[in-house]
Amino acid sequence: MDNTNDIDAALLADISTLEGSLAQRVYQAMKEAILALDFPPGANVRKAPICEKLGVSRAPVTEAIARLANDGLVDVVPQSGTHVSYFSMDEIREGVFLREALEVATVAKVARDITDDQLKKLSRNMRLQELLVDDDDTAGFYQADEEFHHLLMEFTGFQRLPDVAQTVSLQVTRARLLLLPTPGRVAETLEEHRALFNAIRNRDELAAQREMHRHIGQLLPRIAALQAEKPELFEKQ
Amino acid sequence: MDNTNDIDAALLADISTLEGSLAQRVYQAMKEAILALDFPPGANVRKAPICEKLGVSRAPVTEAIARLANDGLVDVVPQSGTHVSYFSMDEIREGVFLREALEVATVAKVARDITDDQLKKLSRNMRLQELLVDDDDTAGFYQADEEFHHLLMEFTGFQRLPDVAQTVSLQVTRARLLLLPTPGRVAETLEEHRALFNAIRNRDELAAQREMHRHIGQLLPRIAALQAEKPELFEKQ
DNA sequence: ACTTGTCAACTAACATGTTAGAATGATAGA
DNA sequence: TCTATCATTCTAACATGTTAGTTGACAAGT
Repeated sequence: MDNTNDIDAALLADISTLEGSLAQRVYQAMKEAILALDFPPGANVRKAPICEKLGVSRAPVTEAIARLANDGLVDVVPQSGTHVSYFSMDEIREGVFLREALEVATVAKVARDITDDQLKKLSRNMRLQELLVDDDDTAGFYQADEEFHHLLMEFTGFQRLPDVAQTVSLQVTRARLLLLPTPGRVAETLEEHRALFNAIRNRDELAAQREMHRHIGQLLPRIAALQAEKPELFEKQ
Repeated sequence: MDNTNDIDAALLADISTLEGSLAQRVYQAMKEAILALDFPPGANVRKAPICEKLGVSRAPVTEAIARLANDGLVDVVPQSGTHVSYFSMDEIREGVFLREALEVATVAKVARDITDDQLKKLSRNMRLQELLVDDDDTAGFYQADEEFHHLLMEFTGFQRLPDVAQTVSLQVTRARLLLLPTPGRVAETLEEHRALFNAIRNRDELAAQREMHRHIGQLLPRIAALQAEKPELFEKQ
């Protein structure tokens, strides 16, 4: 049987449909696999199977791995090997902190500057969220949730912000996938979004900051609970 | 005469004294040259002279350039060439926004959690700043200023924070070097730091946030004034 | 003058060969 | 049984050859 600890390159998505350079495509495919936990923490990342599966040479795979290392998703051991990074509560705490810093600043600016058109878009997203909660569509709500936060960042007019926010909290994103939808949590989240939306509509900067702080504050305790449930995904001390 | 628009690889620092992989060293050396404006905005970045000057092959230089592109310090045109990126007021505004978001969150946390030992370190830095202002040592003050902010981030206990803060505001760092020390500005800065320090010592989170906001708010108008003075460094519209 | 087209030169991107350091496991010695 | 050594076999890191796309100069046509 296959009791190695290698990643299964077969789980990589087909990169021929993606755009950009080969390195960019390989990066996307690998990132997706890591975030989806198809490549589990601790697994060896070997280039050869990846090259074979994707039909590319080592160069673009090497560049992709370098970027993933930069994102903190893999750890490269010089002259030795590369493995998918473990979860680390320290890193997750830091990710949440960074994420909150950016989101609070974002929502403050948005509350100050939002246009009627933007408010309309946000309102539409809110109604979508309500609809999805009514329909008990948890997966759909997850998407709308992401879009809600993405919209806010878009409204600042800053180009890199969404990407920076994503990058600094990649570990959080990965851990969040393990959080099974707790009964009632979806409705709670909707309430938090609604409070946020109301603060923004009222152009109440302080209230918006407070609500975002509260909203993101819900995350950490829930992730911390994971460590007890799935210790094998976390780094050894 | 040499009227090409190429970078002058001779301005690169010797990498043999640096540590880490060749790629890492080349990255550091090039980043330094770009931030010091030794490689001016718009200049072509050609690999060959860099390889020759540093005595390495194209591979580590390629990786270094990839990272610089990721930092937004160079623009890579596929299949064509690479040039040092121009200043962009949009990017600088975004850099200041991101930096402020992180610094405000940092100072809030520090005001909550600071230990006596940390307070002592910060106090020592404050006294150093005062001393340097008295001595009219502008360059020394610049360093102490950097250290002041770095200390605050260190005190959060978050490993990546200083690096993230630096990365998101690299353009700002580069532009800041052009700001000649306006008479009186150094003393003003010291006053702002003192207000910040007092708020932290009083563990007054809100005051600390307010002072940091005020402190960083001084930056943007001064950089904006640069655009009129040195339009050739800014991107063409 | 103002396109349009061709071509030469250059470059990033990619492929592949080479090197050197780390992990692993077998084996010898205690 | 345990430990130390050494050789094998990995790998990342680096060097270098190859490919294909872009640019810019210049010539020919309008």
